[in-house]
Amino acid sequence: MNTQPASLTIGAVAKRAGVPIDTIRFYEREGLLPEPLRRASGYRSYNETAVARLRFIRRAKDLGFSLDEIRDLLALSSYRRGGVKAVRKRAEQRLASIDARIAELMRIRQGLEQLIEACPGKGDPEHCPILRALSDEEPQV
Amino acid sequence: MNTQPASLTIGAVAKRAGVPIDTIRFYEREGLLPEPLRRASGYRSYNETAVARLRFIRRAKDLGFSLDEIRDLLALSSYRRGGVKAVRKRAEQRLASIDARIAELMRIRQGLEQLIEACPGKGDPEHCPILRALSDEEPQV
DNA sequence: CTTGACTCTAGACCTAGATCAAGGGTCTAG
DNA sequence: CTAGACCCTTGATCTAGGTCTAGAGTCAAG
Repeated sequence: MNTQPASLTIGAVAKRAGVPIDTIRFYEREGLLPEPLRRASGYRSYNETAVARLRFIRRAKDLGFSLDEIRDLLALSSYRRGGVKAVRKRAEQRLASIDARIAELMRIRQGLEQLIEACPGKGDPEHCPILRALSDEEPQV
Repeated sequence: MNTQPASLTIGAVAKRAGVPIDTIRFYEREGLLPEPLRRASGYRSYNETAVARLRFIRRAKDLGFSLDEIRDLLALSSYRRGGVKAVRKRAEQRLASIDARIAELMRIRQGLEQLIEACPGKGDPEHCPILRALSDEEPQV
């Protein structure tokens, strides 16, 4: 509803986007945000678009995208037609890597749980299955 | 079966434990491995205990323990009686944090999957639910 | 004895994603 | 005009867990 190119300072943008000032400058260096206009004094001068972009970055980060991947998404999303397919593909890849990570954690969880179940929680370290499993003299090679 | 204190070079230990040489020296600096004996030449001189300890570290790492936690486990495991309870507690804490991480990933997965399902994979970026969700003009505050 | 593989130390460098400090200029309310 | 808040740049620092380099010394086979 509000699209006039108001002039926001970096502090105002930070507050609106919920991101620290340092992080905004960091994203600019990293190419995630375009270089903003400057006032005569050298102050960065932003509009609402920058705020939206920062929110986009924050949400993508929450979904587990790396900054590299986000840079990629941002580029794709501006292809206007044609980018959508690629964006969906990135999302699918992200989903697959999340699934892989979950599976890995489940496997680890499984091993750990078995050890805990087998451990009496007292007695000699020699008989503690957790310590024994970790030490495991002769591993399969 | 083989417990004589043979004198192993760092390279031999590295090979037997499946760990890079640099990493062994790094663990020594970090207090995960005791300082080994030295030959007259200054070469580190190890026995099988060091190999076992490195394997312990490797397995614990595979279970998702941080080096800090492993340092802790190693200290506990040598308490001989009494440490076992604490070891089990650490394992339970580890399990809980793995569960938390899995739950978080499931939540993220869920959000991502919904977006993908809603995305036709073509058309205008304006209508791509993935991009729309990431941009989401007015977030709940 | 020579050669090549191995080891030593100190310290720099790497990823990812920021975060902070120093030293200085700018803006605005009063 | 001044005080305090805000902004600028450059470059250092942090976490975690290593990895690599340079330059020098050592070991063992032939």
